[in-house]
Amino acid sequence: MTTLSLAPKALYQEVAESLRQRIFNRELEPGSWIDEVSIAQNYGISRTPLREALKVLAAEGLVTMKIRRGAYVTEVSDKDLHDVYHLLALLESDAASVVAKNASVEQLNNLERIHNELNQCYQQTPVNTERFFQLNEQFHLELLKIANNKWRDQLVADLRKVMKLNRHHSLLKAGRLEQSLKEHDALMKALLDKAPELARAAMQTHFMNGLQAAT
Amino acid sequence: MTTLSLAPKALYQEVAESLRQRIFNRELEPGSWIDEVSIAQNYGISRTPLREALKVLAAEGLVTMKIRRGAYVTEVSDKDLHDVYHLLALLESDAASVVAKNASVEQLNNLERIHNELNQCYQQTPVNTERFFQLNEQFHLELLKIANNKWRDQLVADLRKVMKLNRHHSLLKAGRLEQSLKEHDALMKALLDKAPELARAAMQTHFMNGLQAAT
DNA sequence: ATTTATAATTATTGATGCAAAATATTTTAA
DNA sequence: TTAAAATATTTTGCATCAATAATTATAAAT
Repeated sequence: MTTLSLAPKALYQEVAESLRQRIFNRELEPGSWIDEVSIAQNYGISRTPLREALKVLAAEGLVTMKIRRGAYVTEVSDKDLHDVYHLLALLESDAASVVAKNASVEQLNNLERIHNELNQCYQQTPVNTERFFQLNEQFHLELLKIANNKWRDQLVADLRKVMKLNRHHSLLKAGRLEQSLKEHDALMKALLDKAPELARAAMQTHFMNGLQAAT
Repeated sequence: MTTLSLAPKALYQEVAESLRQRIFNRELEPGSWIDEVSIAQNYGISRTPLREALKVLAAEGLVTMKIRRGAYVTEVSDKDLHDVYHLLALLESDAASVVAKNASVEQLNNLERIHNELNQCYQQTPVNTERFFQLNEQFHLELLKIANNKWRDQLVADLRKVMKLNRHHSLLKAGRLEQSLKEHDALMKALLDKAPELARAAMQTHFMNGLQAAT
């Protein structure tokens, strides 16, 4: 008998992921000090891998290391939220233009499939918001994947983590779901028309409306 | 008597900075394995802070962690170089447009001062390329500072580090210095005219020509 | 009573040690 | 001679331990 381990992760990575969730869930509040000893005990591990995990989170911007004072959960101001959103809009709208320019028919079909699922999900009553969220994220991820720039993917992933530090979730606002779908429609159309600048503008609009709804 | 320590850094940060330089200098070659024990001995420290430093460098993209196999210096392909350059162009040209839109007269004066120094530096014979490099970077940093988005600053800083992994230095190509100055001229003019889209386009051109010279 | 200095406690930072896993080497068998 | 298996070595990953810096508490003095 062999031990099944398809994705063997180092302990510090598991811990980093767990801490991320606890930060997003506000179990660890922004601005609060992270007690290494108590958390290590909590997980039943030593402080060494925990400290390595904290270095990773610090590089992602989720925690802030203070010299000789340990780690603190990063506080995100309204300006930070705005600035990060601005960058996400910039990076993803550029991705949209790249996709409009270069994507194959097959790739566009894949994207459209997710887009259709998203529409179908919205038709259901009541709307499965959990699934809607998932599909929405999947759409954006697929677009990035087609744009084919792993460095951008990394930047976007990090920025999205910072966004999640904020409790505002724009898609939950009343009417935002439908509005969001319409924006996706416009984007999808621009992509299929292979119109880079239209696609860029559509994605930009999508994000700016999202920010509007979030603040 | 008090001990003077204006910038007290943790050991892992010092080590990270030192390793960065060794990587940029090709003392540690791309693709090569990083021997923790030998380097720790070399520095006269334990492996603990070294491992934390490696986690930081991994988050920056300079090294790649392989599970149960340690750290390797990241290899940057031609496509990587191209992709990273594309993102730098995108982020900095957006910064240029923001500056054109929002900068105060005083901020623009500061930027123009550096721009003039850069021009003067080029007039000297022989040209002090070291100083030219410095002033050039200073110009870009000042622009980012005025654009006032610390998250973008962080992204740009990380991407620039990755760029430095590559040995191509576009400014060293024959005729590139003069060309580069002309592009700065055009950019500066657009900024003073408060023309966001012109400024964006000028910066975009500046980067695309830089990439041309680098490859 | 308030401020300063000193002592004690607490927490971070760095070093050392050990076990598990992966790689390299040697031995054995076909 | 070559291939496979067993052994030895190397190296990572995690835990424990020690020391250094910082904060709080306490005491003394003005």
